[in-house]
Amino acid sequence: MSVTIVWFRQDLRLTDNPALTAALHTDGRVIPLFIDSSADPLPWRDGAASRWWLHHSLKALSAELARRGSGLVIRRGPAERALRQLITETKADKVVWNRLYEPAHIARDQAIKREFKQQGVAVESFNGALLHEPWQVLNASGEPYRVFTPYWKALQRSGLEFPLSDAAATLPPLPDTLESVPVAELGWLPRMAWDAGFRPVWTPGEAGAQHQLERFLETALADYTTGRDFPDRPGTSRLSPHLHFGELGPRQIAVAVLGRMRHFPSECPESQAFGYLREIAWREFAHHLLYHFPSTAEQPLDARFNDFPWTADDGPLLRAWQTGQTGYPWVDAGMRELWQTGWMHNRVRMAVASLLTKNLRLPWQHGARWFWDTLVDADLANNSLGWQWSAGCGADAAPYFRIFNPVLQGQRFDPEGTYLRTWVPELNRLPDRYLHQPWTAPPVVLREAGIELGTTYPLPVVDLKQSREAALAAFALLKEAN
DNA sequence: TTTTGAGTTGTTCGA
DNA sequence: GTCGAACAACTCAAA
Repeated sequence: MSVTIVWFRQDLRLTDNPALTAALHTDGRVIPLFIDSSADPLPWRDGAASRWWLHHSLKALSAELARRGSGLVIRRGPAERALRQLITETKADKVVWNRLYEPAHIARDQAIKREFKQQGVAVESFNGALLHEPWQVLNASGEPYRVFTPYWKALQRSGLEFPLSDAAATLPPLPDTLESVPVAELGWLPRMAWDAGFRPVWTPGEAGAQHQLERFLETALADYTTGRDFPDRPGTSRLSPHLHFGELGPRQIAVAVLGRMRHFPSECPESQAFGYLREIAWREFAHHLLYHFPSTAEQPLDARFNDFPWTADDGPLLRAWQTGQTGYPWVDAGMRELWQTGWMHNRVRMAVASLLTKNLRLPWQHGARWFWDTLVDADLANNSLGWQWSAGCGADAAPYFRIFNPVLQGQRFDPEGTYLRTWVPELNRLPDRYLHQPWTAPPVVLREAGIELGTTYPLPVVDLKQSREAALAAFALLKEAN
């Protein structure tokens, strides 16, 4: 009888999981495996928020597998050693997995594949994370795309819909002698209870992902292109962490969204369906870029930026930004939302990134590292693209003169201050007109609101106008030098 | 090969 | 208050 190991990584779901589906077609034993491979020498190990998510997602996956007659074997790495061990124990003749796209993961997985194949163990990998593989979408010259819009057009031409496979109702039982590390022993939960704000807003795991998708389709998709800009509304999908851990795949999303568009055209106009799928395409584009330009997690794609005059390392400014104490309420609200919930609304991410890279002129890598550790949706491809786009040094980057003004953005996208008051409660009693710029409020208004600037809430750490001009000058310098 | 059109998300200034 | 232009060229993609 054949024995197939299904190595779960960022594909923590049973529905439309190509590797699992392939294993179940062998009609032999199937051993679902997860490896804590933090012993592998990989850069970009899961940050604290990601580990929190992973803990809960693994518990969910494990329970779901058990409910279907199987279970999840959890081992500690290095991955190759753990796999080899399990192959020996179970006499497995095949290992399957869904592919990862971080450069270091690709290298590791290829080495493992080579090694096992030499030893006569079949290895097969699948696409469970993307609509199309990064090497499949190329321009007419056979080169990767560097601009989003033509990429998006090419993606639509290639097709957004694929047949999905259902989750198996039952799975073959696990041999009962297999050892497994309990999830709790992996030590991924925080020792201090900083996750109090995470628990009410997230449900890691496949069921949570499906639930969130349905909620999004029913409540937000119809008005997506407008609603997604207002952080106090549930206008975005909030599927990013589910997507990162593969509790839901983009193909499932495309089928669901296009299906809804066809069946309920009045509730889901084409403009809204494609407006959302376009964002899924951004995720796809990010993976495309990281695959073809693997150094972009660390280095600017635009080499001119190697000479950009960033501000000399400034601990206090960076810390003010990280802790939401910049004195710009819109930015501080975002940074605190991030710290408390592991997530930040996209509209606000752009503003905090703009302040860090343009006004404070701190290297975008500082921001990328902070996001990496604090976001539950931390994803190397998306994070790298986002930060390089914001800093202006990436593919299809924001024009250098696009410098967000946190006051204007706040007034435009949170005019009544609902979002702001949630995350910066010390400004609660300030009238709306001063909320996004408390330093302009007359002293008597501040006093009545119980605010003492510099004490109960910081004064701005940087002057917007001056720092904007300095940033533009720095860009001019860059242009001159090249 | 050459040419042409276009490029996520903004701000400021002056009329 | 509203509106259009300026902010820079440059590279990418495709005809």
